[in-house]
Amino acid sequence: MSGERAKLQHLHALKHLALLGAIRFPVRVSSGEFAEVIGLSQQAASGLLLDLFKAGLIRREISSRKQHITITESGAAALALEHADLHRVFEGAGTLEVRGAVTSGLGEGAYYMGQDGYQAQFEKLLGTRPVAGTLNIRLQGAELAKRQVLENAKGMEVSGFTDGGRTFGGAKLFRCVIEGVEGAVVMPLRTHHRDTLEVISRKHLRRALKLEDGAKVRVRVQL
Amino acid sequence: MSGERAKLQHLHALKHLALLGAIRFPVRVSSGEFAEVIGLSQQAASGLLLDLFKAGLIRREISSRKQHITITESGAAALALEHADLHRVFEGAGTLEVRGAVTSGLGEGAYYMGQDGYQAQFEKLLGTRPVAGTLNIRLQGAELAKRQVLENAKGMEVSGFTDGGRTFGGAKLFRCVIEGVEGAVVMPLRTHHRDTLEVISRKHLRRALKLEDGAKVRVRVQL
DNA sequence: ATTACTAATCATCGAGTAG
DNA sequence: TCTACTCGATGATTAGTAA
Repeated sequence: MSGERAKLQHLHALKHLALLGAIRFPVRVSSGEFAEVIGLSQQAASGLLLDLFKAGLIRREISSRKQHITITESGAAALALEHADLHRVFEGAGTLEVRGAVTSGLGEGAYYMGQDGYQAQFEKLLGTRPVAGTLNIRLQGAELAKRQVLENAKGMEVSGFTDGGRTFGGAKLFRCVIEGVEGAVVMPLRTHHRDTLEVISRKHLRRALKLEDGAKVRVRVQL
Repeated sequence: MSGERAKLQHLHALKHLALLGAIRFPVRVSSGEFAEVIGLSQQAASGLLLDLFKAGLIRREISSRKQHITITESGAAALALEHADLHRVFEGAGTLEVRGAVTSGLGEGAYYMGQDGYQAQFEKLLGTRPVAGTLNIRLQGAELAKRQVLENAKGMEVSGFTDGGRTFGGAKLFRCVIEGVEGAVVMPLRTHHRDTLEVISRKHLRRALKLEDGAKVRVRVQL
């Protein structure tokens, strides 16, 4: 029931689950109901849901009655990729709008971004020297999927380096506009913060935009 | 090679052709090249392109050498529908941004829209009485596909009527914002102008926005 | 009610090859 | 070279049915 050819159907099924709301909250659907939605038999729909589960694209809470389905992060990412493709087709070269809430980092951002090894590269790539420190934006739900689009996209490359025995990893940079202010999204190649977006800028964003923790912001990222 | 199940593959193939630019201009691709793009054999790709052609989704100019492919209006519409679905998933309840150029109608707009049978309904649905007359916007290329999305969408219904032996057809209404001004898109149920969008508003748009023929405008339509 | 197994059916794919 | 046919293999879909 799985294979290379089924990927399209997986995406199609995910799309319909997403339209039912399964990205944001668990959705109660029987295999029979779902079968009608995607135009297959109950048996095929059941198998399809099994496939999606095995592929890690959905979560199921299944009782003897109907089942509750949620789309996983990797499922949402697959959909977001598809969305990005179609967006490119219709809206021209891509920008991606991500929404999230300002959050406090651990203060480590300033230390890392302040390193000359990074600053020199930023200046070369962006034309200006950003202030040391990053504005951290916490992403939730469907917005998380957009971050994955960035992970898959090619950005401006920032190389890693070592300084005084300490190693500093590589990163990718995407130009962005955050609440009308130009800046750049920094995506470390290795990070544990898969739910936050780090933004640097020539201005001190938190001060310039008067942002407090929890403030909602929009970031338009250029791909 | 055709059937109900192949629709997904058709869409997938159309997407890749669109990414190659085939919505806007003819693209030169051999079946072998296309095979690599979509991950199939040359034979399957050839059959797929035949399918798309038979289904009226693409146009082909085929010589003994490679072929030139363009996506048809109905092909673009299929993609736009898919895009609208995914847009709804990620950006919440739908708005659709359409771009086009201001064009002169035949002056008939003012006559039709001025009819009391229409004006009364507009006032009820929109809360205000729009000025008699419509701003016509000519659509091209990928934007045409978006109009088809509107044709398939449910809008506010305006009924037809007769007055003095003359019949006036029904229409659909979508709220919209055009260059920052609130208005509504009028979609006559029967029209020959499949490439123009008609916008009404409480203000005289052409005057208020200082629009001359050919001016590019953006319309954000609420679905 | 449900989910999901098995067997039979049928569509789709790739290889070979003709035009 | 290219497109696109036929055919055998593969794999997905359905019906019947168990749990």
